[in-house]
Amino acid sequence: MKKSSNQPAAPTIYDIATAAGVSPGTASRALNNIGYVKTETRQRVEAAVKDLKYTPNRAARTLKTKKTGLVLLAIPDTDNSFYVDMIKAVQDVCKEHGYSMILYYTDAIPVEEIRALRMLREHYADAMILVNFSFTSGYLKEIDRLQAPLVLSGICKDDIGGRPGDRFDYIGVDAEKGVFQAVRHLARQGHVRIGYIAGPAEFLLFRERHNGYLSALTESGIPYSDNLVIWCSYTESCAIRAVKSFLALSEPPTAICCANDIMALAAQRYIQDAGLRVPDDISIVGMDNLDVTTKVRPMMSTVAIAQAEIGRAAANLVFGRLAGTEMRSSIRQIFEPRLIVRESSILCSCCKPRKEYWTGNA
Amino acid sequence: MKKSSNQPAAPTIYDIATAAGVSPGTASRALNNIGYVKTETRQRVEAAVKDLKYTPNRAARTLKTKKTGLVLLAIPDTDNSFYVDMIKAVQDVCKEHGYSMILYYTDAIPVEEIRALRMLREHYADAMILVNFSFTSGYLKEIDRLQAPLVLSGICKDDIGGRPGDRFDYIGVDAEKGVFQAVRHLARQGHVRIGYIAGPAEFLLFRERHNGYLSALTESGIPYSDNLVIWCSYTESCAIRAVKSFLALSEPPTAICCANDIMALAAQRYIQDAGLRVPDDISIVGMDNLDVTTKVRPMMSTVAIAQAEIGRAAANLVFGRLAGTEMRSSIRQIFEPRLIVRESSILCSCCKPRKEYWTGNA
DNA sequence: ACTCATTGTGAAACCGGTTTTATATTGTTA
DNA sequence: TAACAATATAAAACCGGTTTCACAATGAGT
Repeated sequence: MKKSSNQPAAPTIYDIATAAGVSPGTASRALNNIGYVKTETRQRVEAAVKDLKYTPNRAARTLKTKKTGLVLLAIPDTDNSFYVDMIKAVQDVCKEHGYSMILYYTDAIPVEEIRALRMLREHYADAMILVNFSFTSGYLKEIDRLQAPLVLSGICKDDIGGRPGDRFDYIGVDAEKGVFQAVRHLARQGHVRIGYIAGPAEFLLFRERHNGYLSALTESGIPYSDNLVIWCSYTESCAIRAVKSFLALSEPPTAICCANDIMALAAQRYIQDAGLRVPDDISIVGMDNLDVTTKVRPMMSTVAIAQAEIGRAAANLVFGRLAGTEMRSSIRQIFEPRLIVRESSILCSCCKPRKEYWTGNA
Repeated sequence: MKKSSNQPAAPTIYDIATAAGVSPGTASRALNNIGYVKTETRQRVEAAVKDLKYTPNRAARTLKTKKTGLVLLAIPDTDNSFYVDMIKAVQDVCKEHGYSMILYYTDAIPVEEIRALRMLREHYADAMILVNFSFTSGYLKEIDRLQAPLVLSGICKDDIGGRPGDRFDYIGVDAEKGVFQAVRHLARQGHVRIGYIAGPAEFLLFRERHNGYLSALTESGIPYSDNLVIWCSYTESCAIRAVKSFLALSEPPTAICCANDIMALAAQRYIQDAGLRVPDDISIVGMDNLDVTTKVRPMMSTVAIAQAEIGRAAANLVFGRLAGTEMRSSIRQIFEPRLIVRESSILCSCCKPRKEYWTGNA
């Protein structure tokens, strides 16, 4: 702690000006290297700053310049490590530009996301990156009255709310294609009964991923089977339940694709603890390429989505908007997901991927 | 994105006042429910707000009230999931108080930590929680000129910089006792040759943890052996190197304690991939109770440090200071670490802990 | 009807910077 | 040396709120 009571008030630029024998305006110019200031005057001001331990008041500066030096990053949650790379990337770019970052967890609740948008309107920050799972029409009303750059990330379909692409920038990933790659990979391994643990249908993200499952089946000529798809939450426990119901089928799937790694890892553990082998009895592929996927045995096949790149791209775009150097009307950048085949989905041992355990990378 | 050019300027409270036919002062009082305002007047003002889509300007309010509504949380890094619980806890408490949170990664670099302290001095935020591994004397100079509440967390020994406890609040964990518990546990399992992978000696945190190893040996009557302690970085690769050198000994250790879970997990994988069994051939205990520790087989024994509680306590203390309700001169709160014995360190199979795989808890 | 407390509002000061404007000083050129 | 540009600074306006102060209107009590 630090007592905030009966301390001498922090020095202002007026104190500096008095101490240096100049006017506040001159002191300001001296400190910001703007306009004409005699070298000797500047030195007197700098000496006064050092002497009085002066630091400028952000609010006062912001009030006049209308720049907060803050970027607001709103993300769904932190329960999994899914977002840390993105957070780090955004923070890094912010630092490069001398900016700081406000982090706001929305818990994937629309009300919270709108609250975050309102923070932007109240000039808490100069710009905002909003990562969302869903996309409610309530956004658009809020977005339309924004005065500051906004970059959306996560999920945003073109057809929601009437060409939202015209209203904001979007940097994200092709959710459908990720699952498509994973399921096609399983089909190419010869699997025909491929289970899919789909996650919660209320989030657009998971509906998109489910579409990937469907289109991979179609492409592979595998007929759709209703009891091989299980909608649920996105947690471990519901993955377990899903696997149980798969195993209870007269013809259980020989491969399972999960809509995220958390569920895939839980499924793999449950299958192993039940005495079955992965991938020999059941192959598994996850989604998101969490760090953990290289730390289990067998190492989990999964789909990488370039969180760090997305974060960097979003942040760079934000600063492009702020600087006015990015003139294009609205930018839409979709990163490709990348299938990473590891051990949990390779049947033929002769073609197993090289073990690169210790790099943590595949 | 959102065009910030040629938009109508955001309405100010003057616009509201004009629209409602009152003075700005009255409008302000109406909006903040302060002083006397006729109900009918208030309604007119509220109507004007709605009509003009007014949101107050933070900087202007801050300038006068000297409250930013922001708390600054500075943490070392995000490479591991170690801090997410704490971040979440701090954010939650902030929200309860209508505050937002600035997150600043220091990368455990003193220069960055001091930069964060300076942000506080520039009134970026009303208060700050600083989590650190080390503790440099440079802090104290910076801390002494702070005008705002500061709560330290992480590591802070009494004997650094002359009674720092007088100058700020500290909420943390007993680093030494965590390793002490872990190593004593191993000793009680009958192990005599207990290896210790110590992490980087330049961080006070790891020196403290090393002390725990020493005192556990002493308590257990086990003589210290120089080649059973390896100082290194805190990464996977250096854990591997350490294990290799252990296995190359004429008498390798029968148990290994690691200064963090990242290293413990890497050690366990390496030992398993080398064809040895955990815990049968070598027992392992980690440190920090990362989520992952329940997701590997055998489940990793480790020591939990109550990140969420620490975060909550630190945040609550911050708000106690801000509200002036916390009057004690400087608070020092040390949470006890808690040993969690799982499968990686239990030799006798009859006394294995109940399998609680799916709760993720032990 | 008069006094006094309560209620309600506007005018103006203030927070601490930045920026504009006006003016003074210095230096350069014809 | 006069004219003019470049340099240097002070004074004042401004950003958009909150808060203080003064004063008016209303209501209660005697």
